[in-house]
Amino acid sequence: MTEEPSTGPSILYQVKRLELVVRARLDEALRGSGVTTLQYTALTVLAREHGVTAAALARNSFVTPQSMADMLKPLERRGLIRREPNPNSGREVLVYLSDAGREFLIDHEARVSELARQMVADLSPAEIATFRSALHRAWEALR
Amino acid sequence: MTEEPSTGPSILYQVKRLELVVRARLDEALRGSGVTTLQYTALTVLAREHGVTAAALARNSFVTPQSMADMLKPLERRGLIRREPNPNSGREVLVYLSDAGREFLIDHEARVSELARQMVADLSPAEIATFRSALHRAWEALR
DNA sequence: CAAATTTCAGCTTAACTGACATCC
DNA sequence: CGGATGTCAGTTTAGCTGAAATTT
Repeated sequence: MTEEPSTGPSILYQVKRLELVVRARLDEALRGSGVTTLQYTALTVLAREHGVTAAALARNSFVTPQSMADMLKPLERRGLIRREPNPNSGREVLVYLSDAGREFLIDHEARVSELARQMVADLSPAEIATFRSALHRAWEALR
Repeated sequence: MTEEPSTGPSILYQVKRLELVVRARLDEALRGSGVTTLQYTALTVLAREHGVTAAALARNSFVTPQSMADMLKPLERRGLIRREPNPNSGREVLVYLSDAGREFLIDHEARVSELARQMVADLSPAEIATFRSALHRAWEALR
């Protein structure tokens, strides 16, 4: 909005639209795996950051700590994550990706990375780099 | 996923993360306006495409026709949209943005376009163009 | 004590499935 | 008649608010 005439959909809508179709494809790819897309995303976050509180994960995903706790419960039951009290803190419980969780990610990585590959199939490597950089800086600017 | 070492979050996650923060900011910007972010998005779609069936809108947003109908109902009650039977089709009902709906969009455009501006504040015009193009082509590749 | 984390409990609502009538 | 649309009805569930205990 507030754009030159016939410049097409707003960039905010473009972001939303892309996320919608990514989400739909991820739902497909994970159907039958027993984890939701939101849970899968949490697992990938845990694959990068070892030992995170549920509260931090919640902030990361813009949900309440209660919602995040609910979402993690089935993951713990399935053994994909571990929860251990932070030895340096009497109250905090740190969440870790378990070995089974790591295996799960490996098992499903192919379909998900194929999705990512397909998404940027029409972009040159340079464009992909700019795209990633733009996604990062746009996020930084708003968070 | 399947990326060079320490290449950071996957591009799929970057998309999701950006959409999350955009969504949160839009929620803020529209708080008190009486329409949800989803409804606002539908209005902006209607601002570009005149005369769309609810079913088409539903496909566009990856929701069921029933959900879309529920979402449109308050918009019609508030007079922001009109619904008129397609004269060329006995069954279809086309949804249009009303004058009031157009006014509503104008009234709220400032805050939303400010959000878009803020999002790309750190990008050069050329980068913004590449960003938009990439968002479009990525969407095309997956839809 | 203020702020943050965790957890129990109940609630709201957005989106769903099912079913059916209408139309081309 | 198949395929698409629209609409009524009931249901599920993800995420919410409220509240309390714990810890720094």
